[in-house]
Amino acid sequence: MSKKQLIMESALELFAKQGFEATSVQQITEHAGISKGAFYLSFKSKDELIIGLIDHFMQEFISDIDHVVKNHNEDKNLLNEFYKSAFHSFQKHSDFAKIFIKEQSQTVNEDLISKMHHYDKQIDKIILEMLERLYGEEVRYTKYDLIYCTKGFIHTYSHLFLFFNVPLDLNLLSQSLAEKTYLLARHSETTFISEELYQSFNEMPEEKVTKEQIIEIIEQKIEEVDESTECESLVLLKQHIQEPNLSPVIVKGLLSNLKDHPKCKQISYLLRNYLEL
Amino acid sequence: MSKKQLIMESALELFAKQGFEATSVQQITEHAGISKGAFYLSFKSKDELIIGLIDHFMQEFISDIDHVVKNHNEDKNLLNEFYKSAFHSFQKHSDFAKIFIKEQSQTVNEDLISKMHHYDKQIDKIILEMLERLYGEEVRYTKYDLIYCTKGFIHTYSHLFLFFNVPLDLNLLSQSLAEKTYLLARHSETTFISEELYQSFNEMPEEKVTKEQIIEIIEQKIEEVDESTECESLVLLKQHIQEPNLSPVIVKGLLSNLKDHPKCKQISYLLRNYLEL
DNA sequence: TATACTAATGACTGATTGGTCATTTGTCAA
DNA sequence: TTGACAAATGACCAATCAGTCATTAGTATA
Repeated sequence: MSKKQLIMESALELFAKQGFEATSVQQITEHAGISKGAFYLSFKSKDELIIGLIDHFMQEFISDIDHVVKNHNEDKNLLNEFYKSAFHSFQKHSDFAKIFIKEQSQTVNEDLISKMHHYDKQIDKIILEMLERLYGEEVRYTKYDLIYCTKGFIHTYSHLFLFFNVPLDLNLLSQSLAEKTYLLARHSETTFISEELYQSFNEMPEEKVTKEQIIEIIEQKIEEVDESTECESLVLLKQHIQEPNLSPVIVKGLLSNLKDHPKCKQISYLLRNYLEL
Repeated sequence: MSKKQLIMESALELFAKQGFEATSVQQITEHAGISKGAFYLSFKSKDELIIGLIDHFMQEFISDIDHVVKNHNEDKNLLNEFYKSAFHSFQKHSDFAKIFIKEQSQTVNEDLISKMHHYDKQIDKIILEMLERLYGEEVRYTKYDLIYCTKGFIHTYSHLFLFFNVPLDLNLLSQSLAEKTYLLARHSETTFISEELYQSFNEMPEEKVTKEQIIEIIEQKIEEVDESTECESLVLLKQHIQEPNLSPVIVKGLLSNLKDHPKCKQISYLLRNYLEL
């Protein structure tokens, strides 16, 4: 085994047990039986290591489930096989699965967040393809909700064997979830995640709106809006963007003024992201 | 506001943004505008702080949803109101919700894990009560699965407004999830989480099996089992428990010998927990 | 054996960590 | 004004962190 692989395996185990932040490079090298210097011959930094781990396993995971969806011909069993493949991967690489689930939501490193996002989007795409193939027009309005339900199922049930390590019958589990997914696809009628809403989630991260763009949109809205409260709030916020001069609580209040006005919802959302509130 | 509250609010914000491990006491005190010493007048340690936060908010969250379930009389709307209450709490205390979701799976502190477990069990109890009241005998065999589906829904959809902070219509979301839960309760027929399985998850943490108990059970199994592979594996494992002398990979192999034998499944599971594999 | 090269080491750096404690500051009543 | 007490400080501690680099060990060619 290459030194790089050795380090990755040791790190995987420790990250799964203690978390990324709580694991030191020292611990990893001790566990791998190498010196600290040797670590930095294989990885430029601790961050590069976790990114390497995530790339390695996510690519495998995604190509696995993609293969199942693309190559399985019997529609009748596709859902079942999909879940089986997903859980099988999670069980096989349970240490990685733990890291993935834990580090998914909140992580300091900026690159990691967008990386996670990227892979999450790919998973969505595969699930979407599967749902469209199986149910077509029938799930036209509910398919985005079904994506989230499917991911929710996988997440919650993964906990069982990842964090309790009880031996489970993954075939039965997959069958049970396939039935649930089928039921929702066939009978669910309420749409919560519309196509527009779904797009708005998934376009956001790349946007990285600049100050100039924000100001331009604000000026545009000021022209559009008639109500004095909303208009004055926009003027003050524009000044604050150009040269920060308002306390957080005031900014928050001004944003509250906007959040319910139909024409200002979007700018309120953009500002909140831009100002990281 | 008391100093203790001030610290808790500052910490909440920073923990949500960076995570518990990645946030230092220094950062918290700077953010709160107090000295480092003052922090330790209110909290014995950083760990005590996070436990305090979790207790504070979880007690509120649980009593909120419990109140909804116990006091809402129109069964027709109960599911809807339940989800509304849960999401409302998550939105109101979004910083805490982020911490809860993130720190739920993996955390170093031993007390925190059992605390999280304890609250998770309480949530399960409330959901179970609701499901039994609404569907009674109809969900006799599927109710434990429904608990996990419900929690999965809440988890996945929470992500949307917690980590993308897109403004969402929580009423519509609750309605949509109520419909899904209803569909699953009415039509789902496959049971994955049986009552026995569910109990086995929730009894485990308190057990804390001792070395003596483990050895007793092993000796018992050795008598019971006829096959030489299983028997010899048990003998070696027993010696290893009494005085560790085998490498991890060998122990793993021995456990593999046991895991498929019907009479050895339980001991294999106990040993894996005891040895923290 | 001598030379040239890479692989690997671990002592080291400067920064930061959670936590302590002698000292200072602020606030009372006398 | 004094003295007593609590509240608050921040310099300080040992431990640990991520990361560096002069040095050594190991290996292959000549």
